[in-house]
Amino acid sequence: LDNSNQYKDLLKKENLRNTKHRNSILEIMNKSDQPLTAEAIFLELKKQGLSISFSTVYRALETLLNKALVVKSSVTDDNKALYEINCQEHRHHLLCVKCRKIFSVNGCPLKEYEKSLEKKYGFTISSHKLVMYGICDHCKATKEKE
Amino acid sequence: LDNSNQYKDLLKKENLRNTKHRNSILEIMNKSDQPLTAEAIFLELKKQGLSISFSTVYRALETLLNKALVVKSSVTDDNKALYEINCQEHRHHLLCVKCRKIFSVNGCPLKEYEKSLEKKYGFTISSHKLVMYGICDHCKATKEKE
DNA sequence: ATTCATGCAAACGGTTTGCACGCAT
DNA sequence: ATGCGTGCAAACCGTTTGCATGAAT
Repeated sequence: LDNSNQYKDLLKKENLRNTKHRNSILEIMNKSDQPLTAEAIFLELKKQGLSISFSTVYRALETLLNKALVVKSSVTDDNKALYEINCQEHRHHLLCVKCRKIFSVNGCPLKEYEKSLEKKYGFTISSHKLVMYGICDHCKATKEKE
Repeated sequence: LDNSNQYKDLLKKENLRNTKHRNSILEIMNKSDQPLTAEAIFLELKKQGLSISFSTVYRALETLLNKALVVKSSVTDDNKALYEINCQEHRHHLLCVKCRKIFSVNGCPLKEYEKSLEKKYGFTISSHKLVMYGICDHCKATKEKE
């Protein structure tokens, strides 16, 4: 099974060359249910048997970033950047402080609040980032067993 | 005018030694209307004529962090940590993408939304971080002149 | 006197970059 | 054939740490 051309058209549309690396990176991010570090992507590529270097991962991510195909976010408090497919749809995140998993949440009830802040501060708000910190379902369950 | 003892009691209460550096760092953060990088604090200390090293700034900040006197946040997308006085009160932030200034906003209308997410995802939410990105009043004004 | 804070320089870790080579177009 | 993508190693930069010195208690 060769799915190395899955993102050919997408890349072409952005005037980017269609390489196996870029295809695989996009595929990994697309399949992931959470934002990934460059390292996680690198390790997954290795796991899939690809020979790739860290710098290529970073360069591919930056290229995709510039074309707005992926989004970079710094959700966590360590200094590792996180990347996820730019799904256009606006998302919030739930971060479990115990297992460090990040869950994406669609939908956003903050439009009214944004408007009120714009009025109050003279700001023109173009976007926002909301992260909720807490304990996930699974960690709550395991905690009880300790 | 010597205000190097302004935070003496606060430090004592936390079993921390009362040093000029710590006092000055707390004063700088307290006077600032926005979260500061370690570098900004370092430069301000220099400006005030204090002889101090970067590592002392970082160590002081970590000490104050452990006592919950300051809060560390990673609002921006570069990899510089930001620090601000822990005013207890929950805050959101407005980040001007043009001048990179960060404005703190008190008040929070997200309690209901939190509850709905908790119910929907089985999460127990303990806190959250909300950053709004946009153009501030001042930059809008200067933009028109360009 | 004891314990903790400080300065310096070196280490650390995530990310970026220079350069020569290789592949997509 | 051309220009962009890649691998490697070294550089980079914010932050942390080891160690000897200095200051607060």
